[in-house]
Amino acid sequence: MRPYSHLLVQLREAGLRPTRQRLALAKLLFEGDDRHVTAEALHAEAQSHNVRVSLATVYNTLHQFTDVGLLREIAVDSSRSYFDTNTSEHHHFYFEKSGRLEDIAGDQIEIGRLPAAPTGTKLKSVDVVLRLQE
Amino acid sequence: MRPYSHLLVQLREAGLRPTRQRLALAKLLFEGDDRHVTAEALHAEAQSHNVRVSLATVYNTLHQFTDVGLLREIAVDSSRSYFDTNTSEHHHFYFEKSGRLEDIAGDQIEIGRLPAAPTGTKLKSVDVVLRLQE
DNA sequence: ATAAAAAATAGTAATATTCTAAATTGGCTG
DNA sequence: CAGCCAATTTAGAATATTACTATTTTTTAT
Repeated sequence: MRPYSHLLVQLREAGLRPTRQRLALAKLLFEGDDRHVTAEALHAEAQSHNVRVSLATVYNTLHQFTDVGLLREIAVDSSRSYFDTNTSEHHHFYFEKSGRLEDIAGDQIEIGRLPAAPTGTKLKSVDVVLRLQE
Repeated sequence: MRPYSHLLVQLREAGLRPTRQRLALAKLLFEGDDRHVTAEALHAEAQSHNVRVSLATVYNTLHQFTDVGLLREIAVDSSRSYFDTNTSEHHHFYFEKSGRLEDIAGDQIEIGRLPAAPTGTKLKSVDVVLRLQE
């Protein structure tokens, strides 16, 4: 029984080479509960687990994982970018003061009607953020 | 008939002193059609109109205008921040490749149900972004 | 197993935004 | 009008993210 072989398979199937860095970051991201993570925070976490990986690679990896659907990027704040390991359809509360994100289950928000995507474009996602004042 | 007195009044009523910089930026922002603007773009526009104002002040002013409801900030991209002079209830298409924003009239999207804001918080806005692939 | 080709990593530069502290401005009081 | 006070502006530092590119690693073909 090889450890983390499922992560390895997941990466391969997504067309990403399972490099040492990607496997280590995938392990940190996907073992355990869903989470919202910033690049800086993941980099620090990697350091503390003695995973040698540059900040540039952490950014690259987070974006690549997002491109292949392993992560979802949440834009809420121009000064910070969050990545969500929960890729199922759902939305977010954003606590503006503390900068914290909280999931809202997909069925908690019903969107009755959507405009068609302009010609020549494809709808990639519908992002709903409820901004909160504390 | 004093020019721009309405802008002056608007600023005073919002509790912002109508300084030279704020008035000049308000004139650029609110005379003419609704628009989506970045801080850098507004700063460049000010320069080209011979308005002397620092980039820091442009950022400050955009955020202050947002706080008092004269603008709305649209978070779509971690590397760029947009401010919308249209403060009525509406949503946005975001063209990921080109970075362009387009308004969606409020009545084009119906939101059937919303979760209650967590205790101790107040719902400030409901932001819906439809991300498009070109 | 080796050489060539392709992909990924990491260091650094570039860009965008926020923060901080000092200087300036504007309004108010006497 | 002079002087004071608070708000505002500013330059520059700090932070976060993206872009660029040389080097390293991995894969492929032989």
